[in-house]
Amino acid sequence: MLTIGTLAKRTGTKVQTVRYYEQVGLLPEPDRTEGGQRRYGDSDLDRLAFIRHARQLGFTLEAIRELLDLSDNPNRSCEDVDRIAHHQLKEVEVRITRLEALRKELTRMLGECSGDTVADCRVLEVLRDHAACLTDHGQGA
Amino acid sequence: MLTIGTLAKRTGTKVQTVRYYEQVGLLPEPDRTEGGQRRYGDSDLDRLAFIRHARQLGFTLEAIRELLDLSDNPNRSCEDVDRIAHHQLKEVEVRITRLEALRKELTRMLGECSGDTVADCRVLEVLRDHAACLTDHGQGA
DNA sequence: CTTACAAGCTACAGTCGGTAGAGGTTCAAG
DNA sequence: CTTGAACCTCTACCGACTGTAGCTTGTAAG
Repeated sequence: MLTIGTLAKRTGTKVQTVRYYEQVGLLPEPDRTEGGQRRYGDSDLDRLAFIRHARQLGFTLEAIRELLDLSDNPNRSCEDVDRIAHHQLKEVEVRITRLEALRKELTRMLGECSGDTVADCRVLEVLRDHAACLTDHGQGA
Repeated sequence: MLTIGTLAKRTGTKVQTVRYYEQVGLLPEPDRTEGGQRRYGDSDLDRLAFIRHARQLGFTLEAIRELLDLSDNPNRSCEDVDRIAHHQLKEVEVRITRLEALRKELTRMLGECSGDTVADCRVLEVLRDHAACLTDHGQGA
């Protein structure tokens, strides 16, 4: 039987986060000691490791909830798993594209800075005037 | 004199967001009509455009606050502006690196999926077992 | 057996950057 | 004068945690 602290340490999670996952229903309510402290088994460890790994890959908790559901039904087709992972991949690719546009614009801005006073700072100028900006960047970051 | 709606439309901002920027001190408190409605001038338009543009480039509101401060003191050296922009560039680059690792891992995971049942789904397997994962991905997304 | 103290507990507030809604008021056109 | 779109304030909510306050429990040493 593991304490919450041990579980957290083994999965690289904070204790509060473990409790948070329980609160939002990603982890089942564990057994408790007489005094009310949580005690976990190996299945909890596996489940939490799964969650953490999926989080590191950028899946939302909602997606992880779905993946865990699917994982609990081994007979179903893995189509849904594929769909979720593909969706995640697409999201990642969109974000990369967007960030690369930002990198380009920031680099250009910085490259053109004379290093003089704020009055003729190229960076501020670009920020002030969108027309001076080459990138057609959309919304969000 | 512009209404908040007009200001919002011209800068591609939501009305609530304009009020939010005022609340957090990024926009000054504007004049009001007798009835209490906000009325803006061109300087507000410029300032809001600056904010929106910087947001599109991924700057935090805190960084934007600093940039606006610097922008108001044209005699200062633009070193600080440079520093902020460089910091932002670095952040963007870190995020790109990270997302590219994720893309790689997700692609690999998906490429290896047999398309069969959940029981032997490669995607879930990778999520279950970090050792099956090539990428040394850190934390966050 | 007692004491000390790390680690656990609950409950709630805060983070970031907005967004949404309720319920009421004002402005401008017809 | 009436209509109705746009405005107002206030409050709560999103995701995914993180931090704090104030208290209780578990365990190891003396």
